[in-house]
Amino acid sequence: MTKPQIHTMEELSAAIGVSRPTLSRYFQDPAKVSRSSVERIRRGLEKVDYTPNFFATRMNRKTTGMIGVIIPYLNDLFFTRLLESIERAAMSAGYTVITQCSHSDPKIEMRAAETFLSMSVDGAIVAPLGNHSDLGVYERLNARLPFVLMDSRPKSLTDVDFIGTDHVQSTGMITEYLCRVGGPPVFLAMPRVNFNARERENAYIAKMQELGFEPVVIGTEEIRPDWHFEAHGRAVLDQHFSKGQLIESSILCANDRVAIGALRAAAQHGLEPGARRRGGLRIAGHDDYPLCPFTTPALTTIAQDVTEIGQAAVDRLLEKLRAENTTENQVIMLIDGTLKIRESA
Amino acid sequence: MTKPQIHTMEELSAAIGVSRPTLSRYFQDPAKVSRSSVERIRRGLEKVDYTPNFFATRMNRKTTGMIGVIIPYLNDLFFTRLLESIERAAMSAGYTVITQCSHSDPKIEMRAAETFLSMSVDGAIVAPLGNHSDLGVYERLNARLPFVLMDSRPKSLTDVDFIGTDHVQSTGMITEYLCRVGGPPVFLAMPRVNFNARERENAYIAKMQELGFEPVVIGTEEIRPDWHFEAHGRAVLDQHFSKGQLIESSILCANDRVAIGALRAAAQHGLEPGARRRGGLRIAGHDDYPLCPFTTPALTTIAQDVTEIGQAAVDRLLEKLRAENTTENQVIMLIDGTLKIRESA
DNA sequence: AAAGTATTTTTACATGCGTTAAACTTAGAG
DNA sequence: CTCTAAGTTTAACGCATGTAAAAATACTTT
Repeated sequence: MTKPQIHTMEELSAAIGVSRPTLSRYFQDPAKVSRSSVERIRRGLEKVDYTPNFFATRMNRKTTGMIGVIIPYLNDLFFTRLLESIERAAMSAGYTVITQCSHSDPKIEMRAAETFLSMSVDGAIVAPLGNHSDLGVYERLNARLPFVLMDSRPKSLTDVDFIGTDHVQSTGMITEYLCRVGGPPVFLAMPRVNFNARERENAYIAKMQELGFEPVVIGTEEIRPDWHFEAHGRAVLDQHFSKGQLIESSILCANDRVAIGALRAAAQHGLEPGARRRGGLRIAGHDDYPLCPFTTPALTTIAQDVTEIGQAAVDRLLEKLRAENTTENQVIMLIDGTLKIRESA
Repeated sequence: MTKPQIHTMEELSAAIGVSRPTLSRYFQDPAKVSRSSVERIRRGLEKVDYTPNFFATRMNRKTTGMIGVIIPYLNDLFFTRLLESIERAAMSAGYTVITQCSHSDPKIEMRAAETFLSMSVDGAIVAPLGNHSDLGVYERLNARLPFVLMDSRPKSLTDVDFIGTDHVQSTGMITEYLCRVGGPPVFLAMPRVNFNARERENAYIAKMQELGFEPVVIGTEEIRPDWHFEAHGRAVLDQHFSKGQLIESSILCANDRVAIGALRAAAQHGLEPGARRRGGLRIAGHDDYPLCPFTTPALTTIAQDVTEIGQAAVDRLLEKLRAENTTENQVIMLIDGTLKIRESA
């Protein structure tokens, strides 16, 4: 199993008796080389240990076959599912995905963007940080690469493509559902780590007004924008429940992780949120976090179509990537959420 | 804000009046250039838009400043936490992490390894797939790079460094705890997606025998080795509970995600697992999944020191990386778990 | 001001492969 | 058996930077 190691194409050329340009063409696309040469090269490669140098190949091609992806936070199954979907879509299109996580730090996000530029990735997909991040990063990427934003949208960028869930539709739909089956819901906000936080909040308010109810938003005092969503949800509701407030309300949480914290607070106060009892406590979330079917009670929520979002982002990127220099208009694709009625509301 | 774009160092050299070799030295380490030149270059860079070409720089240096990391599965907060810990450790040591996910597919894992080799990363850290994967991949990486395995250990590799939790200690400790506070536990196995599955199972059996109890392992019939742990835990216990079995047992789950499914099955059967009642149902897990404090009841478990494992893996890698060609012995670092007593057991 | 040292510039070669043009083989058609 | 087209080899240049040696310059020190 100790095949001789070969480091350059030149050596390989000497070792198997095929010229270097032919090898070069072979590695780019075996179809560009005659049947007999392909056989000969293939047999030769079995006898030695050689892989083309990644940098040298990439440096000279016009296309690198890589697309860069930045996500803001790793420890959240929503983003990992999104990432998985992107990786699968990109892989099946023959691209290599380079992932960077900005760890909720604008400086890291910026550095990741620079890395992508210096690696001349063929395109980039970014799930942006929230208000903190400098929008210039996205504009810069957008100006220099095929570029798509995803998941969370800075509305002020009128030139950048976006793929994500239609929060007006999704949040509106579950708000309406809650109004119909129980009382008009209170909205438990999430820490404002990205643009979605506000967007969902506003979608809730708009729908409530449309239905003629008074919107009530809680959980916004703590402006500490960290990703400990469960702890946030639990803390906010614990405070209310301790004062005997909200114990018979419908509570719409800005996302499922907040809702999981909310369920916990309820349990600690001996409350049993549920869809069945008329007028009792109801808790609902947003996203369809993979754990929703396993909470007690199982969490009613709105599913974001993660697979579709990832696939659509890659599709759109590839489209831009192939249509060189075509001055196109901004594409904004908003994907509907799906109501998942379980037990909690 | 539309600075002129400059693509090569040569151009940059002309633009700001400093020779190319000096610029080259500057970009590698500003300290290698005189104070005055640094100032001059810095001012020049503010006026233009230039980033050194990633490939060209990497191609000629002996060191690329990159380390490759492969994890088997993305949608699991254990791995994302591990990854985060590695990224932080590597970043603070000045390295760039390139992450690849093998998506439980040995072929993808192998391709990722080849990518790392062709990119001449300075070192690689891999959390391996289970029995399915070809151990040759790890041997190959180990032979050609500073290399460390992590999380799950193929014992047959006697030449590869490993960092992970000491499952004999961790599983033993919680087994002992369960025996002490309740009845001797039954072990609810996890799908055998990696070597840890068996290792924990064996550690449980050994400890039970040591304590003079009869080990009982359930959940091994379904050999479908997928990552739907919660569904697995729920299905297995649902079967037992339906027959009235195990409803007053202590159940040690192979990991927290299985335990979350177990809690769900219990709730569906109207059972309330808990530490308080003598002789009642108890459920415990392993890993300290971030959601453990938020389940109902909060899950008693063993915490793996994820931060420490990631840091240690990077430390060990850097150590090997700096000590060139030193023929060293295999290093195996097993880190203790910590008992987290909550409500469920 | 002269001598000595620290930096920088010049010059030239190296990295591993993409790419092109011209010369050369080979196989199939007539 | 000659002609032709397809494919291959040879030869040479390019990519954007690293790196090393020698020459030139700037800065200190006495």
